Amino acid sequence: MNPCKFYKCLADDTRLKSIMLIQQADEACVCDLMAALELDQPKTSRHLAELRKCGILQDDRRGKWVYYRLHPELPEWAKSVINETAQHNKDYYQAALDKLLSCKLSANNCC
Amino acid sequence: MNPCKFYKCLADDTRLKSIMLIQQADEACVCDLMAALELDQPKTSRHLAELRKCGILQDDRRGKWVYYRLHPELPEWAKSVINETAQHNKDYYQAALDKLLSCKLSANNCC
DNA sequence: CAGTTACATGCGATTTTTCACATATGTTAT
DNA sequence: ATAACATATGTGAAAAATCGCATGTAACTG
Repeated sequence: MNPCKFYKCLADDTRLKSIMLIQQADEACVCDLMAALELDQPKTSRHLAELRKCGILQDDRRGKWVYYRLHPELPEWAKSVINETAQHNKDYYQAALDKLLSCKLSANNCC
Repeated sequence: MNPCKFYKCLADDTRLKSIMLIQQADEACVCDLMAALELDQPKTSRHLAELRKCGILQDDRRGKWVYYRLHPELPEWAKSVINETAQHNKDYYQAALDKLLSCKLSANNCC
């Protein structure tokens, strides 16, 4: 994992917030993230695909849904960077995280 | 320090390597970094200015030279991210660091 | 099977970032 | 004051990233 490429991946609001939400929620599907971040579907999917292609996220299709989580083989330093960022920048993503969690808990799930 | 802006600053080879070198060497002047990274003067200066303007670096003019170091008021999480990156990616900047240090130690300094 | 839902991607347009070259500013030496 | 050196920045061109819209693919549903 080249550090410059890694940081290019984090250097976008959609991607960074997606990573923060996935880190906090353990996993999330595309529709969860769309709803939480109020983005259209192609935009959400494009950015997740980029994170998958560079090895930051892992995808897992379960029926109609594709769930994303942090890639288990991500280098420790990179995991640590993501963790440190999430722990000390809750303001940055808290509103979106609340939406994500309430969506996942509700019976009429957004997906 | 907005995390997305912070990562945009790290998402460029010139800037990321400059940060790594400054973190390892404590401080460096523009000509040190130019020589170590084999870049022209305007390019080096432009990227350092960007890092200064967003609060990652602090500049300190001493005579003809301007020395850059990590900004002392950088949030702890950001310092920690930079530190973690430097500790686990020596391959990425070691060659440049060797040049920087040999330049600083030599009598006929590059500046 | 056809229809619907969830997600991915092709593609051209727009925006942002980076670059190279010229030039300006600040400091020291003579 | 003039010259030389170190650094900064104005500006337009080139390159890269992002976006919006349309369309494609995969899985479930009846």
